[in-house]
Amino acid sequence: MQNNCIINVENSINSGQVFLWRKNDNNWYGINGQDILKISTSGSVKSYQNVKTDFFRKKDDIENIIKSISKDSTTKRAVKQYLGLRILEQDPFQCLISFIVSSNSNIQKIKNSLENISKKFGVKVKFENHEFFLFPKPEMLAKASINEIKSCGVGYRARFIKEAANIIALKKINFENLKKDNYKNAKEEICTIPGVGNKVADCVLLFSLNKLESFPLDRWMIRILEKYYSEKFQLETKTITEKQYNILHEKIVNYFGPFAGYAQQFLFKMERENYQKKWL
DNA sequence: CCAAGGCCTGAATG
DNA sequence: ACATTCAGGCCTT
Repeated sequence: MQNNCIINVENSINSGQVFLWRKNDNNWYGINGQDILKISTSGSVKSYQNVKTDFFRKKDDIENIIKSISKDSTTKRAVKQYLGLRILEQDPFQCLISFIVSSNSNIQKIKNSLENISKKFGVKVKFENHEFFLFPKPEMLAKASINEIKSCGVGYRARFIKEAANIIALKKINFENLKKDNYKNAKEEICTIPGVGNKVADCVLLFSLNKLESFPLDRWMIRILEKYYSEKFQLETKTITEKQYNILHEKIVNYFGPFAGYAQQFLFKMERENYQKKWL
């Protein structure tokens, strides 16, 4: 057991993967679908529903992964600086809605919107003397009106949320199947959901569907690539079109390997911290 | 296939 | 104060 294996809860939660988390008395509490997770200072996980989860992906051979993604001085620095940062495995439906909401937004506002959605449509429960609202089930959001959803502050994304919820509620797309499927097929399917483009799809695949080669390319990652990897991944066009996104992703996986998503997470965390961006 | 513009909202910036 | 910009994109033209 080397210190590579120690999980840094704080850094993992504060890395733009999850939004419905808060700290009470030194414990982190987070909504994960129909469950609530409590992470104590020691890092032990307690589930409200008594469900076994691998929220911190202990199944991953993290030492091997870190070795695999440490291709250059930049990744090595990020990994060293934020050792203990993990990809989290979260509830897929909540993850999907979270990143639909995230588009053209920022962490503060995403958090607010999602809290509003939970309060309005989720079930209120008590856990260890604290009050929580579970994340609404797909059926609940599917039958809600656009205006009700809009009242949560999500603006034009409201119709995306409703339609996405409907697709999941009707089981037109089944997350368990996507988990078993390969990256390319799963992505193709999830991109048919309104409000889901390349970036949102990659977030959902990486953070909830076990696809560690997905590498979400948002404004920040593009900035990072231009800053540290301009020679390796030169961009052909000004805007990232779908074709360019795919070409870039292929180059990235060729370079960082099958766990490229972890590289993305370390780089993202490092750069956001450099710019002193606020988290939860 | 690519570029440009619009879109809700509210915190940050000038 | 008040206007304008901008933020972890997506969709349509």
